[in-house]
Amino acid sequence: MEEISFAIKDVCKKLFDIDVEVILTRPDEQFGDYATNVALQISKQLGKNPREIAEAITAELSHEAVEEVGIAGPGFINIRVSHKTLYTWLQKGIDEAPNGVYGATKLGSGRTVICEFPSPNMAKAFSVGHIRSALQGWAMYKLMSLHGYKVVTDNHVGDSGTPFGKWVVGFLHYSSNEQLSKDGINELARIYIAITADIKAEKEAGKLALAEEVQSWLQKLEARDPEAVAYSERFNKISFDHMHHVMERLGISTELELGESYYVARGQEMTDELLQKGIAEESDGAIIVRLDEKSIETPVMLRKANGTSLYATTDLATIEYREQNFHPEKVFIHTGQEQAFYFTQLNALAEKASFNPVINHLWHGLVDQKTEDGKREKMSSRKGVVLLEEFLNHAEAKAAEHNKEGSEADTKAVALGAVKFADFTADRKNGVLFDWESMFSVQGFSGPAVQYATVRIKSIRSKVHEESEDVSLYDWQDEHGLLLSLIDYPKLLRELHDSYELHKLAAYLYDLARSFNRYYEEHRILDAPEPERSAKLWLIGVVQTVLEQGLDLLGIPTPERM
RNA sequence: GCACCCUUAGCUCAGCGGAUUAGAGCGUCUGUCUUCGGAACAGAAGGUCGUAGGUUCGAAUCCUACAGGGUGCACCA
Repeated sequence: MEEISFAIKDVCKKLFDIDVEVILTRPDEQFGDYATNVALQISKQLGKNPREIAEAITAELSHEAVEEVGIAGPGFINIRVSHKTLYTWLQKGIDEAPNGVYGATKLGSGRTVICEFPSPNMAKAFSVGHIRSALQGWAMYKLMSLHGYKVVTDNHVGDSGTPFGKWVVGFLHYSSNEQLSKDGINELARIYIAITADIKAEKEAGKLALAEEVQSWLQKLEARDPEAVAYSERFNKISFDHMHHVMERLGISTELELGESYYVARGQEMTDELLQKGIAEESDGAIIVRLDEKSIETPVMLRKANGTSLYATTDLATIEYREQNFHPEKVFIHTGQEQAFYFTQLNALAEKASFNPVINHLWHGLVDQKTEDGKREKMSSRKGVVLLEEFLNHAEAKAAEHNKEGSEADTKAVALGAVKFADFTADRKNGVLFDWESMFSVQGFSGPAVQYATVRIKSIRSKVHEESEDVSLYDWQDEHGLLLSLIDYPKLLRELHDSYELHKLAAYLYDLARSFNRYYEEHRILDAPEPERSAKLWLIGVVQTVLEQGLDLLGIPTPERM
């Protein structure tokens, strides 16, 4: 493919003495396999009619891969490539792939990035609101690994700060040892919702008693008061066990799990250091760093007036820890969009503290739900969230309804396919609509639709036992479209390396699955004469590989049967 | 008030290095069909791409203004 770009580039140089980058796009099928608009691009500086330029270029262009060339509209150059050339390109792409993984690159060799996910707040219930950072983060980890990076995964759990204080106060006021032992994580979630609501009500009434009690427990914890530490460890244990359980069901894990509490002490030290250097300053009893010179009006706060730490305090220490231990080129952090401003502050703070501002905050839209009257609104913990566990149970029940042939493991794979794929069907920045009706779709643009295509291919290939024959004489006419799609795969992964737009992978996979289904309707495979049969089996094998790998990048397993 | 994100078919969304007739899925309607796995395939209906300007040979795509929705703007995370 690149060879054609270069050939056209050379022609432009030769005819017009002009250097242009020739980009080949994939036009509508009827126009050709590849197209370029160079003639339109350069027509202005040449002062010539673009069609004339296009004609001159096509007259001069000769390359063995170009079978047919045409000019359309105002001056597009459309190119058709022979079937066999496409086969050669695909075969070459596969043969030259690093570690034998088609689409992989070595872009990241010798380089390190950190992927931070799912980083839930341990005091809140692990709800569907957390699923996005978990899924997006895992996919980024997979993608960057495929490009040869050393990827450090870190679950930066929220196990410190104000929520901890809320937990203790909530427990003392509304709960008991018996209830906590009995209901575990659900009791903790209930406590947190209750105390949060009461603090809000109290504030509206102009009082602060509960809020102050919360802060005093927080102070005790940071001072390592034994009673406070005991509470913290007890609650954390319950919450951590639950989180690990859910992560296991989701099929994700992280190498590190250094929560905020790990960084509190060092963060406080660093705050003092910044104070001494004059970078931080006191304001209304709190310690802040002004970011005006970075065009950020709101200062970032490192210590509250009561002496306790904040998010920024622990995050600053986290930045130091990571720089010292891993020297990451980038740190990908997945949270909801509400934290977008904070992370611009944090990068600015990092620079002022002489660290590299390496954080790439890949924020996502929030999870909405439908109200009873069909309106769309934010899912809030006040009105009750949907627990991730409950969500997964529901997905599995739906998958089981459709599963006629597969095992229990296959049912789980399909459930994950539905749930995870749905998170990649639109741009990450869009909100997603949580809807019990449509979220577990197994039809149309969905994970199970892609899984189904791979399962069909597996089934066909499992019936073949003989060695494949030499396919060098095959013409590849029927496979033209599939070959083009498969050749696009490495280009797509290369693009995602820079854009992080994982929804494009989901779209690609679905499109490939559709193409395969159409192909499968029209052409017999097992009954075909040789060498056609071997050729077709090889090709659907490549389709299967790409589909399975692509799904794996999105964290989706492929069932054996379904 | 300021900043960021968003507004495309009834619904959920692609498309935005400007370019040939704006695409999917769901839903609706109609076909294929005793299948190398029908969780399939083919087709129909459905859109003046929020509004108004601007740049251009050409704008859903770029620029400006406005309207509507979301998010954020120091002692929360």
